[in-house]
Amino acid sequence: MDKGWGLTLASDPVSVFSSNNNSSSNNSSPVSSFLKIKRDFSSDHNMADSRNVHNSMFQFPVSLSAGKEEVSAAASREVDFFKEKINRVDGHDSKTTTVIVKKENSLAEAAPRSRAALDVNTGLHLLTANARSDQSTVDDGVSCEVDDKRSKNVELAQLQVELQKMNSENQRLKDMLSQVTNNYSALQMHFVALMQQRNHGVESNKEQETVTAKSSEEKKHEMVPRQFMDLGPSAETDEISNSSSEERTRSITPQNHFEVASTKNNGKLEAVPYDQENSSLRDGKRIGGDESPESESQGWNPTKVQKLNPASSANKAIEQSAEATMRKARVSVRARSEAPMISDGCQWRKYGQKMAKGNPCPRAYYRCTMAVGCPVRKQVQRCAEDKTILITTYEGNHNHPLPPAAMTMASTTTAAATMLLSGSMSSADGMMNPNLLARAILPGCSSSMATISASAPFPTVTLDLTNNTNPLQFQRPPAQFQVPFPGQPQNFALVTAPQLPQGFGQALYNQSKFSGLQLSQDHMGSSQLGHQAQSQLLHSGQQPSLSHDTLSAATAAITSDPNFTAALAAAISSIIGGANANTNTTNTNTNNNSNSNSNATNTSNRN
DNA sequence: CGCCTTTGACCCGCGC
DNA sequence: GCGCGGGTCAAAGGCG
Repeated sequence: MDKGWGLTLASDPVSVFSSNNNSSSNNSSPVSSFLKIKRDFSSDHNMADSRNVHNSMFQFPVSLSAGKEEVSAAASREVDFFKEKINRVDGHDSKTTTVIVKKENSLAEAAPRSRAALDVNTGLHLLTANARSDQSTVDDGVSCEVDDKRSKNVELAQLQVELQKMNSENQRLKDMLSQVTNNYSALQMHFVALMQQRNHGVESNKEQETVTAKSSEEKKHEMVPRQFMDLGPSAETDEISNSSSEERTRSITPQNHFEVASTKNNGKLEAVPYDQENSSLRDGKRIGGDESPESESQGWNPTKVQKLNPASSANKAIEQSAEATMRKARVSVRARSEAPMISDGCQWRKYGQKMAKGNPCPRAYYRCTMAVGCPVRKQVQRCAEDKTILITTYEGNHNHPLPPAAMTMASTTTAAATMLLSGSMSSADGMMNPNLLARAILPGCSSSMATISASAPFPTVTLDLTNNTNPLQFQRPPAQFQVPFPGQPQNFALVTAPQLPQGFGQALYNQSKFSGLQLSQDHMGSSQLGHQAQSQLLHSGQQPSLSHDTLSAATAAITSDPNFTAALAAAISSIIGGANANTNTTNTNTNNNSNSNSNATNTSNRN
């Protein structure tokens, strides 16, 4: 308590105040608590101090007044001192003493009489910086003492006023915070709506045959935003129920209802044109045939369950489908690194290595092991053209809390994937409109930072971090769109702005921590471990667990720095450099480095 | 002992 | 249908 009063103000001033307010009257309560704390904390010291002072200063009186008064007033030593002082000065008897005590009580005003009041006064007296000087003035006489007490009372009043001010200030801040949050949500939705509009015309004809054009349009309306923001299940569930119900209302035979709904769900969940759905279904088919759903410790193969139990555990299937979608979207980071693997703050377990065609360097497959069911995987491979370039491709979203160092990277990939999916989803041929995204997201950011590959089997966002240090650009396969890397500015900014400096700086020293930005999802993961329904959060403004300050700070950062992406990339590349150096010297970050080193060298081609 | 890497085998989709 | 390539599994072994 006593410690917290000053410190907790920053952490949770509102709660402190509010709790106090609730407990009693608004004004008095905080003050009283304050006084209480001070009293408790200081009473002993102060009293001891005062005693000491008095003892030292009034040795003579003490020795003289060794009478009964001193003994009778033993309950309150402070009183004794005053009495003695006064007696000594005035030379009166015990009656005078009592009168003086009453006077003190009156000065103390509301404070309970006798000891409490005295304690309060004494405490304040000694707590103030001037206490000692005050004490010294006591020597001069009673009048000084009284003045001091009056001033203390004034201080009390001032404290109360200040507390009131702080309360109101906190309230204002809270309001501002909520405003910022609302604005953020509105912006996000606006962006989604823009994308929707943009792609409606193209997409409408791609709708399923069983659904009318109109319904498909509406469906798209639903889908796009969700896709954009949603990676998780629960929201998906809601959506599905909604859409299915909608379908029912719309001239579709009952039999088709389920069919339509399910197909729609699939399509919706997959949400990515060009075969996101198909590919995931492929996976599901394959794995589903091999394994039982429960046996899936990895839990990242989404469609397996769906395939096996299409009707049952719809939510689960949906979740996993959504996961599949996200997983299919990839974020590739190209960075110059001598290290076998960039350290991104996560723990990875290597589960495979293969020789990829057209590249003498083996491709290593890693799985996130920070949580049991974490679906995130990554592939690490050196660039065939320039082996100093390390290509790390991320898939999926973490479903667990991440260390700060890992958050940046995770959020980067998530943001990019989300952006990618939303873009893919919204275009008929799977190609998002880069211009739209660019404009919508980060106007003015460098176009060479990121590329979006729509030609790849999986939609891939490539962050080329080799540009900073090397003008040579080893671009990805052809048919790429050069796009300013959007990565959902909100997400980016949200975490990035506040975290970037620390995260990146830390990374440089911690060697690893190729940080990225944290999507709400990750945050949420932190708040709710293993919770799959990240989408909900993403959905609703995305930062449920994200602190509002972070949000506002991020917003500020975004608005102030249109080239945020460029800065981010620069930071990342620098981190990678640092990480490389570090990893070369020390393999702190997980297994990976040394292992992958050996892998890279050893590897020969297994296939 | 538990975790991790290694690595051969396997599955799957796709193209021919 | 077959081969290829990408991706994953899982037993075996290593390491701290």
